[in-house]
Amino acid sequence: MKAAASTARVDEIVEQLRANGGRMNTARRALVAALVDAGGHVTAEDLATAVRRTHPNMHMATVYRNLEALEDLGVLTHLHLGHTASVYHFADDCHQHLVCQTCGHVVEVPDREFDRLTKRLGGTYGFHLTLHHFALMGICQACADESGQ
Amino acid sequence: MKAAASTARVDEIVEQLRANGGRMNTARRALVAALVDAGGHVTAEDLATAVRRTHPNMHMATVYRNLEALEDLGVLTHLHLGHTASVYHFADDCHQHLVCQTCGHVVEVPDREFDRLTKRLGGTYGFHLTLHHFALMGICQACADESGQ
DNA sequence: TTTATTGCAAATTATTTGCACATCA
DNA sequence: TGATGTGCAAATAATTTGCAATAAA
Repeated sequence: MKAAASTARVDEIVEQLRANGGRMNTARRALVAALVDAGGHVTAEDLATAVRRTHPNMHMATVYRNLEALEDLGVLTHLHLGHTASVYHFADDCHQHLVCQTCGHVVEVPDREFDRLTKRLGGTYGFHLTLHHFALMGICQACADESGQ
Repeated sequence: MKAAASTARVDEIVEQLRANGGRMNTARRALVAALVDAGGHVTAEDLATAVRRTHPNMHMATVYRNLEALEDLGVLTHLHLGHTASVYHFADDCHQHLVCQTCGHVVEVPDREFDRLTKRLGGTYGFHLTLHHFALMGICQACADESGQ
């Protein structure tokens, strides 16, 4: 069983929407709550499924439009873990994602691991890395071990 | 005007296809020639357009099926420069791609720049990076300068 | 009442797949 | 002849968009 969404966090986000000329309704509140409950790394589809438990008519278009509104507000960002659907998470929870090509396992890595690379690419190529938006691919230890034998 | 495809290279690839039970026909030969002419970093659409100059009925499905055959053969690989269509290039021409989020400019970087990062992620997280398949995003110098003023 | 939001259907983009027909070996 | 390849149409998958109906302020 998932813990009930932190009402405080939900209210905070709702307040931001309202401050920007947005309105509040059950659909939107349910979606924000589902998002807070999930705690990040959810797909639009995941969210729709969660929200539909209490709000069966929630349409994908509505999910996407709300996610977009929250991204515009700077509350959310989305990123790509591979060829499949985007995942959304809170903008203040920033880290890199390493995705195993074989099993799909996601390793989270603090940004600091990329500092040196970022500096080098900036210096040598004048290119300012923006990590986060696409994951880095590779093979996780477990899959490497398995195929290595 | 583009230089005529190196016949030698085309023949070499055709030979590989044939050695693997593949057959040859004008459509396929034209596609391989277009690929060699382009020299890499082409989308399936680009190729279709090029091939249609001499082979107007070339269908996208045929392009994709041929590209797939060439990937299976290890001649080609495809990679993602962003949200848009995949680009294909010869498998023996390996390097990293940095894509500017603002202008789309692509900077090519030798793999060696990533050696240290690869080693660190391997050691610390047991994750074996496979670069190449997805580009790294960021901002190029020109766009940084422009927005910086 | 005015403007934002929803729900539904239809459009989009990049690929993929089923199928009958054509064709290379 | 027989397996492979082609062209076309239809199917996917993840989003996006137009629009009329609905509801928040």
